[in-house]
Amino acid sequence: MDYDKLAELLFPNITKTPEDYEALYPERSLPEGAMVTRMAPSPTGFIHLGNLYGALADERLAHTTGGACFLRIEDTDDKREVEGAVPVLLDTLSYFGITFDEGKTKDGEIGAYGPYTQSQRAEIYQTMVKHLVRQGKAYPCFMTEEEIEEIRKAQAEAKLDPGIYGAYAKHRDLSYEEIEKRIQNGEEYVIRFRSEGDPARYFHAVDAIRGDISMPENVQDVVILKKIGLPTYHFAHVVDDHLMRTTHVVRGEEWMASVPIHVQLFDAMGWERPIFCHNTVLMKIDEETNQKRKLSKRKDPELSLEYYKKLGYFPEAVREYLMTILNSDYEEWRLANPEADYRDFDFSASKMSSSGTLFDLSKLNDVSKDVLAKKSAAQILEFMLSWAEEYHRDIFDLFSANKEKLLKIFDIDRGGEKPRKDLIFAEQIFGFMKYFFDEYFEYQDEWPAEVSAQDRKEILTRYLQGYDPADDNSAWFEKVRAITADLGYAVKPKDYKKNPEQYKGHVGHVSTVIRRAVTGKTNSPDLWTVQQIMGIDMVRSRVEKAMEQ
RNA sequence: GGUGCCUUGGUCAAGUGGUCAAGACGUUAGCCUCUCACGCUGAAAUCAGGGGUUCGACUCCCCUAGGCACUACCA
Repeated sequence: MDYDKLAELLFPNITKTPEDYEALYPERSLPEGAMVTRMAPSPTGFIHLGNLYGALADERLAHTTGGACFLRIEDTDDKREVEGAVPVLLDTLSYFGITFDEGKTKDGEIGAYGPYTQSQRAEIYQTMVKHLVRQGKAYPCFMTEEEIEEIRKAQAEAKLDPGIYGAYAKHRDLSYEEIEKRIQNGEEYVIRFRSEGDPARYFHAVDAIRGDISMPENVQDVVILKKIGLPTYHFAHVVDDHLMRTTHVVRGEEWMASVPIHVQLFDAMGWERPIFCHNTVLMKIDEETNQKRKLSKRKDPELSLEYYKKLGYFPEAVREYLMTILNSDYEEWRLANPEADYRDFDFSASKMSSSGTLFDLSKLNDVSKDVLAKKSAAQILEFMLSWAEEYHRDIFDLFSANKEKLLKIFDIDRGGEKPRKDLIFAEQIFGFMKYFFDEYFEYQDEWPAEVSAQDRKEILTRYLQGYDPADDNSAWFEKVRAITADLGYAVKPKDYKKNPEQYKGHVGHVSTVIRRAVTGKTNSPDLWTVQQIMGIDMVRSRVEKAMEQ
């Protein structure tokens, strides 16, 4: 067989050679140890937590080593592509703080290793495939889907490995004339790699997360170029990551099983293999089966990044959480360096986990509380405003008209040594403080059981008579104490606990009555401060309203 | 079925032959306290199972079990 002739028959229009592209995309001049990473999503319109998890790893690895991180769009599958998915992807990633040095951006494409969209790289792939054909390492295959299906069935029955390999690779050794004839007949074909792999032989590859990985060589004659003239993932990955000079391929562990194919392809092209970084899939406990399982986009709304945006999680909180599961010692580092920029953390692939990580919402919430506790009232307000603008127009209008008041509300117990940690995400925050606004006020809790209805009215009546917004915190509380004692309740809770039979209840119960009247809830931040912010009119009307109950 | 990866408390995990097996979340008992939150002091809870190697194994080897992934002209 004259492979040169075959190559010309198959790719008459390809005139470039691999060397041309080598020259066009020279090796990067980067400092020693610098990593070049990439995020390579398909534009399916769905970006999830796992994508962000990987993207953050890519970004950190590149930027802590002085390297580069780029975004490549893997759109070789025309069936899966969703219109407008790329801008959404870019927006979402930048919302969560991920930016790229190269590749697709809002303002078009940047970087010297483009195009960064695979559908625009057809000529490059075809040049490489032609090169393989010329060397006898790839060949056209005319098998129809039906034929392949039959082979698969037969293999299943005989309990053999499925796929096109060995004797099943029927078109592996077609003659030139046969190929020419079929093409002239208009038969469609794909290009398969001619595997010389031996499953008895094992190869070794480097995985920065898992260490040395060793697997049997690939025997399958995998498709490298599809009927439509675009490559499969396998070939596109090899060509792109070589030409874009990627040093570290960070991807999900579902790719590990294809490493034999990739290694074979890199070797066949005579290219150096990148270092792989196979990270774990995010899992959750299934409510029905109580078993660990992969987070699914159909069943689990919390997999979607949109879910967190909508609930109003601070992007920084999501990032902090992801960092804690990405590098096992991040949490301790953060504890020791509460104010440090996360970029100062010494991120490394070897500290990434190789076992499945369970997504833990309560941990996310805890991390979020810590993040928000460090924010200023102004920052909280700003975020709430942008969240409401997108998701809750009514709240946005309310907040826009009450900025001064909101700043005071968000400032309660903020700053200082022991800030409150009860703010988690926007929706929760709103529910937490909406009683400050009559439009959203509601009684969320019941009256304390320890206080009779009669006493309750007495407490509220006296409270209203005595209430003076000019009182300072201690003067105000002295009045509450006076009512407490008058009505036969213990002024000190400890006294009540020691001799419960001597009292009806204690000052806590009495103030809970007032708190519930004013806020609709049995717990809240310091009541005196709350009332200072509300103003006398609101306090008065709330207490009056409560007395009617 | 085959191939590969993974396996320390409920969860995330440190650990690399000798530790009373870190820490965090969660749970929980208290303290502080007008409620809540914060903070503080405690508690319960882990090396999947079985064989080796070794004076000694969470750490090394083998087997078993379980979980996960892949097994497309999808990525």
